[in-house]
Amino acid sequence: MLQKQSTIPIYQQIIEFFESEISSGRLKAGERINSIRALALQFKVNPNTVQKSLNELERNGLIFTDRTNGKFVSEDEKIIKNLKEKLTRRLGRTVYDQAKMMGLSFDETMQLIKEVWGRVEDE
Amino acid sequence: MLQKQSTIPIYQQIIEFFESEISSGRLKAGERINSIRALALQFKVNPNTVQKSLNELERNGLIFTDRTNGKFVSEDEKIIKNLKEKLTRRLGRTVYDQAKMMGLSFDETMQLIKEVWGRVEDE
DNA sequence: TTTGTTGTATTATAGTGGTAGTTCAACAAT
DNA sequence: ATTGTTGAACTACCACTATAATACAACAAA
Repeated sequence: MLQKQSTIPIYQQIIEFFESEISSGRLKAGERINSIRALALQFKVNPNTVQKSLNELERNGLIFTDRTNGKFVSEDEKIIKNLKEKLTRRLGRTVYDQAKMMGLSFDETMQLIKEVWGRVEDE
Repeated sequence: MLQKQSTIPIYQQIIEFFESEISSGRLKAGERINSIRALALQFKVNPNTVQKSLNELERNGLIFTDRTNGKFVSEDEKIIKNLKEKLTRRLGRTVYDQAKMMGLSFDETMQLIKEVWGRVEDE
């Protein structure tokens, strides 16, 4: 799941993991998140690293804490909707910027996407 | 150009910059690259950081050094072609993985790409 | 009451990224 | 011969990331 040798900090990867889990609906509003210690075991990282990630998610309103009980996904649907829009915009921007950098036209980019889906969905 | 507060190391961003310059043909085979000190001024970073990036590009065969004269883009067209294919595959993979993570379907992804191009090209 | 689980906090340590500053060798141009 | 430019190498320093190892408070369940 996490790439430990990546230049992207692990705590950042964990944040992005939960953002996509929440954005995609795999983690639903109000749902309990595994404990910090349990997540540390799952991810094979230090509990402190997980704690740092969850703290930032909480600062952004995506999760909240019930002391001695655990952490939970926010029940504010507006926040989740905003998150989804933010991630979608970011993906669009990334594709556009990367394609431009590499000198790919709109048509070439569309063709690339089609090919990738075709190739992968066949497996 | 470079994002200094990004989690992606500056030396890595410089590598990716030159990879797209070469891949897109903006930097042509055999063309001379600005000196380390000049690039450090352009990018507003330390010469050591530029040197680290160019060293890695040289290890990968994309550039070569003419001591006391400067560094040059490789003249091996096959290497450049391989680079272009590598970057294209990587972009395709990134889009696919990100879309899947966010729960976007093929059609939704295609629609997103269309919208981004439509929005940006209007500016 | 005791045990276990929860989040929270602290200290110490190691590795990496980046900057700053300097030095050296090779070569061209003057 | 002197000057300037090139890549290369080195030390020192600081910030950030991550781990390791604890410790503590709050609460539930036995």
